[in-house]
Order: sequence, then C-alpha cells, then structure tokens
Amino acid sequence: MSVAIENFVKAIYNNDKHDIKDTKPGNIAKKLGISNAAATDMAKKLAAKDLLNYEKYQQLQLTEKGTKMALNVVRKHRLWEAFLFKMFDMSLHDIHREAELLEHQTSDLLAEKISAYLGHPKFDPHGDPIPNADGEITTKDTSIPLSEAIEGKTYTISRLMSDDKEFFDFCAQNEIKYRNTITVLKQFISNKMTQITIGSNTMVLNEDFTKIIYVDEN
Amino acid sequence: MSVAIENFVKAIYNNDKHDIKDTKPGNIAKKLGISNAAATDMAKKLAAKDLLNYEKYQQLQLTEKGTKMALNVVRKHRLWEAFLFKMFDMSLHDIHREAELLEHQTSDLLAEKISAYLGHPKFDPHGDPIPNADGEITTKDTSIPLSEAIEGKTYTISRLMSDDKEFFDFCAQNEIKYRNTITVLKQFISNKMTQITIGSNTMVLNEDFTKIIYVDEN
DNA sequence: ACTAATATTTAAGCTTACTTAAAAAATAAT
DNA sequence: ATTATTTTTTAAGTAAGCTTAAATATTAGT
Repeated sequence: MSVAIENFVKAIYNNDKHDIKDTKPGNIAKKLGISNAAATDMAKKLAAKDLLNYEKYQQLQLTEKGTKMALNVVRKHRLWEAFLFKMFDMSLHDIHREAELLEHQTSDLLAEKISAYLGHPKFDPHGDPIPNADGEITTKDTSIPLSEAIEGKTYTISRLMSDDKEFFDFCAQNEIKYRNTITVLKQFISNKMTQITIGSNTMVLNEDFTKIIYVDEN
Repeated sequence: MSVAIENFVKAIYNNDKHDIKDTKPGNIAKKLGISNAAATDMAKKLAAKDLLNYEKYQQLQLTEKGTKMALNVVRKHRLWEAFLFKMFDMSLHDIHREAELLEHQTSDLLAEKISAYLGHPKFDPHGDPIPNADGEITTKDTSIPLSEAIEGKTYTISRLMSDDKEFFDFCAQNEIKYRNTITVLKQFISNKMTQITIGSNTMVLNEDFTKIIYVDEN
C-alpha cells in the first residue's frame, strides 16, 4: 500500500483517538495538508479496498483491516521515535519528522529488530503506547489532560500529544518532559488556563497546551 | 526530488563505477526494472533539471549536480548498511533491502548522526566506500576483482559488489566476508574460473562471482 | 423555520511515473 | 555492404494522487 494510503488511515486513527472525534474528510484533509476533494476521493478509494466505511457526509470509520494497517504504521512510527531518541541527541520534533518518513519504509522484520533492541518498550518518548506486532495496545491509559487536573494535586506527565515544533521547543525550555512531575496550583475556569509548578518553575498554561499535555495522578 | 529520480541518478552512478560502463537508457532501465521508454523519458526530464547530459543514442552522463545527488543517496545507503549491520543481526541481503528504502527518507541531519555514531566509517559492510557529507570519497581503492588475482598470492576481501540474495547466501555459507583472507590457488584461464582457499575450505568460483569479489593483496 | 455560512461532493484537469506499440536509428552478422 | 537484430526513441495511454471550481448537502445563526 502506498504512503498516501498509510498516512490517510493513520490520520483517521489518530483523529479518532485523541482529537475532536471528527473523521470527516475535511478534517482529515486538514491534517494531511490536502484538499477536501482529495480526501473525499481517497475515502471512496479506500472504502473499495475495505479499509474504511464510507457513507456520504458521514464520519469515516476504519474497518478492522484499516485499523490494523493504521496500527502497523503507528507501531513503526513510535518504535522509530523511541529508537532515535535513545540512539541520537536530536530534538523530539526532529525525531518526529524522521519517524514520519521512516515509518513507511520499514519492514515488519526491521520493526521487530528495533523493538527487541529496545526491550520491547510499551511507550515512545511522547508517552504514546507502542502497539505490538499484532497491532494490539496492551497498556491501559488512565491519564487525563492537564486541563482536567485537580487543584493542589501532583501529577506525572504521561503523554505529550503533539507534533508541533513550537510546542516541543517550549517543552524543552520548561522541563515539560515525559515522566516529569507537575503540581497543579490553580485552574482558572473562565479563561481555561492552568497554573502549575514544574521543577523550580511556576507557570500558567492556556488550553492549547493543557489539552495536549496528559498526566497521571501520583 | 522524488524517489524515482534519486534511484535513476544512483543507477547511472553505480553503472558508471562498477559495471560494463554502459549508462544508456536501456541498461539503466534494466537495473531499475522499468521499460526502456520510461528510462528515455526520465533521461530527458533529468537533463532539463541539469542532473545529466542527454544526447540521443548516447551514454547518459551525470552532471556535477547529478553526481552530487547520487553520492548523497549512496552515502545514506551505505551508512544505513553499516548502521543496521552493527546494530542488528540481519543478513547482508536484508540489510541491503532495508537500506534501499531508508536511503530516500533520511535527512542529512540524521545521516550525519548515524555517521558520527559509527565513528565516521569509511566503508560499509560490503567494503564499499562511504562518501562524506560533501559527497567526496576520500579513500583510494587499490583492490582488484578476484578474477584478476595472481596464483599463489594471498589477499583480503575488500568489497562484495552485489545486491543479489543468492550471492550473499553463498557468501554466508562459505566464509566469504569483508576482510576475510583468501589464497588464490589457481586461475583456470580458459574456463574463467578461480580456485581459492578460504578458511579451511577450497573452492572453485566462476566468473560471475570472481568479478564481484574484490580483493587487496596482503 | 429560514437564511447564511460551512463542509462535502462532483467534475474536470494536471503531474509524475510508468506502460505498450510502432517508428527510427544504431549495432552486429553474414 | 547489405541485411538482420537490437536498442532507442516517439507516441499514445494509464493510474495515483493531487488541484481548482462549481454544485449540493449539512450545520449554525437568527
């Protein structure tokens, strides 16, 4: 299957998982940087290949086959992230960009070698779970977005759900890192901002960030 | 530039280096598994991009720009081979196949990281020289094909110029490996066969193999 | 409920990288 | 040197993955 197809099913999978639960063509198109028309076209094509269910004006839904394909790509992506993160001193954003390309050119054999080398890790450096070779995610995710954390409690960062360079640059400068500890000082309900302590710093984050920083209660 | 273009200039470069010095479209087409017509087409397209010189019915010649592109791809290929060879227990042929895909999806930054990790190696596991980041090959190659080796002398295997699975399987079973030692017992001139000793084995190789096994005199 | 705004779909068209078939040129063989 | 073979080129056509523009349906606002 082509890179375009792999990216398409992956985008649906990812949208379905974390985003605003909108998998209509337009939203997928935006994610992939293609036109709405192209996305509709592709959706029809993939429906014919039994990778997704397509009904006019409805949400796109991956079939079992489509989900499997998405998970296979996601597995390779996250393994590459974990591997490059371990091997080389590169920014999370750079690592993400490399993984985005390498994921489509990696045999199942190589993926398995990488996984074995890393000791079959369950999570990548963003805290995202790595599906196993059968496309199963065996870990349970109990984490919540920072936006929903409770004042006064202390949490551990479990996932940084983004692929935006600016966000990662910000994280790098502020000790916001997978497995670091955060204390929630205050939730400003009306402005949707959150005040936290991390390391020796105190800062206020707006919703753009608190919705993609996931945490587990300590 | 596209994968098709990178593979095209790489094929010309490789043909120009080791093969029967034929870089006409038909021969490149055969290497790439595409039709002659497609190769002619591509040649014209790349001439317009100043990657090669094209004159009807003549050999294709890479320009400086084209050579640079080819060397950049070759560098990434050979770095991946060296890296995968070091990191994972995989056959040389499998490694070659992975590298063939990864080479096109590797940033210069990542290539440099891999190179540094390996200590900026000058050769890959086939003995092929790895161009530096500027696309220069700084090593001098004094090796000769086994077919031209002299009876009675002892040599070190310096390059295995192939990407054929059967060849590598044969090599793996017979201790024919980069940097191993070979003694040439006899050159059978009329049959173009060569009798050698390697390790505890003696064998007679035909020209198909002795032309792609390169050696350096000890 | 109706209108305005937004999103989706259809239609037509483009580029890349191929294909096959035929024409033209180069190379090899007698 | 002429003919036969092979190779290269040209021409026409295809599939994938896009585009823009227009038509149609959905959703949101009043």
